[in-house]
Amino acid sequence: MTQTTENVFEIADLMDLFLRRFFAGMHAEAHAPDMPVSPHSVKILMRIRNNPGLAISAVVEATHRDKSQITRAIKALEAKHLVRRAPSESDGRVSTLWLTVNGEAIAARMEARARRHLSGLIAPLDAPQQTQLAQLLRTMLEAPPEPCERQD
Amino acid sequence: MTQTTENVFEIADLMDLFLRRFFAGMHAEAHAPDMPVSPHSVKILMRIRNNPGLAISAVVEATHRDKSQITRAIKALEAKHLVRRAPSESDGRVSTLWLTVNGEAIAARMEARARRHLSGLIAPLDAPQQTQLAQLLRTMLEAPPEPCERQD
DNA sequence: AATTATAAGTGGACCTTGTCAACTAAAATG
DNA sequence: CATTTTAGTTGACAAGGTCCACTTATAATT
Repeated sequence: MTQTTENVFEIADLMDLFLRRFFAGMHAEAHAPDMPVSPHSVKILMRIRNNPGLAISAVVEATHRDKSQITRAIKALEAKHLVRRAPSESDGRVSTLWLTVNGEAIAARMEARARRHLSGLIAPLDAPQQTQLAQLLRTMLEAPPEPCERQD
Repeated sequence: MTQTTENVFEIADLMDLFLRRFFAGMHAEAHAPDMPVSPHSVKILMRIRNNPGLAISAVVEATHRDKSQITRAIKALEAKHLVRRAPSESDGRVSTLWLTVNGEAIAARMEARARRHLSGLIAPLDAPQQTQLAQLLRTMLEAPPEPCERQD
């Protein structure tokens, strides 16, 4: 009974370890001579890559970071000519975000590296286990509203 | 086949979200008037609580943080009279770490709060799912050397 | 025993990430 | 049209993290 509550701390620790390893790997990559982008910014870059024309507020929501943090991160990416912003036509308040050609190149390279790192970390699990893990996390974190399809 | 590699990013994002929610909760707690301890330091405090007489290097290893970071965190805890250090008898280089009476009280209170937060986060999973999640994370992260007891 | 290497811990400098609050301008609301 | 929300920006600062040079004590060489 109390067993399960013990798990709770272990789970948090293990997740911390996972992200820490991943981050360390990406940190090393980010210091490669051709990679002037912090790990944090890479995530933003990749998010824009997958959803061109994204608004800043959408990035805020997706990353669960503070508005100001995203503003500044994007400002930095813009300064490095990786991201370009254009005013939205439908709403004068929002800026839409787009990758520059250079940004595309960097994002693609970083995604490949991130994928490689993550694949390495997750490797000890076989494919069904990976799916199961993803499913459990999804259930846990997107839970309340979701009916959540069966996972037999 | 390529499906599984898609999971990888989602898994990282979900873990990030989990820790972020947990951290935010603890951050709020830590700013309660009676709680002068940052979330990061709480973890150290609790670790000492569970292993009195711990060496700093052990904390470093357990938390996967930089030496200097731990040194400073402990210095801060010491300044708040929550942690006390004593020189090791067997090794003149190491300091052993102990909670003060006050530190015990704070640690106990924070553990209760952390447990409450985590329980809330993990609640969407039933007990077997929680165990399964812990098991998967353990397998993934403690993998290579471990024979890893069966999980039927 | 003297020398060298290694491990524990400290401190400085600096960067990134995170938090909070005040602010502007453009919708949306009534 | 006045008011309230929403998107985004900025300043100031705290917390977390990295790197490196350093001291001291132990362990390992010879």
